[in-house]
Amino acid sequence: MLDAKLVREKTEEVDAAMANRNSSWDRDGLLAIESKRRAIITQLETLQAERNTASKEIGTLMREASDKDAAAASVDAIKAKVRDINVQIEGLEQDKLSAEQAFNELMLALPNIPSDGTPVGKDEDDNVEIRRWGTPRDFDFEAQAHWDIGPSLGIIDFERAVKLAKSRFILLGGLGARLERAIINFMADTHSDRGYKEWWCPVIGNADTLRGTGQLPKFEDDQFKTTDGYYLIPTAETMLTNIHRDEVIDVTDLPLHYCAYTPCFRREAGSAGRDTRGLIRVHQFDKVEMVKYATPETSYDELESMVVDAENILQLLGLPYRVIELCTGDLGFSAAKTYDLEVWLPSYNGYKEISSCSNCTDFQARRANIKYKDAEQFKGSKLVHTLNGSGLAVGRTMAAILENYQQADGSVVVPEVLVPYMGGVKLITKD
RNA sequence: GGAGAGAUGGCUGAGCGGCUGAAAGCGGCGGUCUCGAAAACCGUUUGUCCGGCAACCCCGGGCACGGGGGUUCAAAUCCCCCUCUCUCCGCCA
Repeated sequence: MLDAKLVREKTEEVDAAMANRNSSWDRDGLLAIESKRRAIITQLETLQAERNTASKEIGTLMREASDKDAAAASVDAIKAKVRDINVQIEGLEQDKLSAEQAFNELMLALPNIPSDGTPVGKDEDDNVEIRRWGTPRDFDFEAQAHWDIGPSLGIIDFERAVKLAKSRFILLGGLGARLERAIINFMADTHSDRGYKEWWCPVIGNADTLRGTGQLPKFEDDQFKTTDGYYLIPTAETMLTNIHRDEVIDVTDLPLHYCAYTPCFRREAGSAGRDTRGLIRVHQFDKVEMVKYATPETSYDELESMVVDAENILQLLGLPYRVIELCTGDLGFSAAKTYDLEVWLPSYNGYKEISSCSNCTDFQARRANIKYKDAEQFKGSKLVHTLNGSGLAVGRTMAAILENYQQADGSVVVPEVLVPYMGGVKLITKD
């Protein structure tokens, strides 16, 4: 959520931000409801103050009056007056409620303001490539796609997954299942060793939790929802960022570096027809996620180092990739600045997103009420900045490994760093 | 799932219709003392919103004692609903 004061006082800034994001906002409606809301509050509070004074007066009279009968008469008069005030208060409270509802609805629908350095652009074509690592392999045979390699090795079973659940679900068997676990453990261990505290968390969250990270209310249709009103998490970011919801963190504890492995659940509403084959876009996938809490002074540096930590995984796996910076038109709802890591996939003859690292500045912290207390401050506390990044998406990593490490005979070489996690298996062959 | 107990400030814990945004203790912060520290003593210490102001200082006011509703001139205190925690029983990986 944006700062209401910013929206009110720096309207042009918000205008520009929304335009750059290709998103529209009901500027006049929002400003009107905002000032109406404040006018109602002022009126209401004046009446409440009057009521408090009158009630206190009654208390004083009843305690201190020497002439009880005379006091009783004045008390009755005051009671009548307060009853009258209460009628007005009740009406204003209704007005306030509806104004605040309308206001919150509009505010919660506004995306974050892009950072100053974010390239302005319309869509993904305007994203900026920052750097590349590794060289895509030159195959001396016809490279297969992972959706062919997996089934032919007997480690991915797409058909039976459909029988068990529906399309866009995955069933892994034998070394496929083993490889999935190996990748997860390798990623989680690597991040832990680099200072990220590992968590194991619920994969079902309540509405407050999903609102905190920005999935609700706007993206409810993208979530799986239980019959009793809970949601399957679309990413571990949701849990890791809400760990400190409604908390005040001591500034000396910042920055906090967290990571977690969870399955992720996405409805993928509206993406029918895109990436329909293979492991790329599915309803349930594994991911190791990184989340940081930082002060505003350091959050952009923390973003840079988080990208390096995600890149580290790809480098250790020997997978060629590039880093791109998203333009304003391609930024996610909560993000002020985002780098995507794209891994080389022979089947796409191109790079495909495998990680997305974002600085959400105070956007989520304001929704989730996450603050920090600085000893230097006179009083009060400030909103933290939250960051999140995939480190990495496991299914897409498996796809990249199968494709980039495939051999002419159809077998797949296990990347060296994963061999210990595979129980010493160095080559995946048809069983 | 059944039965009972409870939810108060950073923590422990009083209050059970008005003088209580909240006693006391602990913790934190500032000070006195000391070469310094400890101890002791003194002071200070909730959040949020609205208005004033250049101001996150300050001043005035509203709201908040798990959440929501009700009774009343007035609710932390009385009533109802919900949530959560604890104890016992049942079930169970």
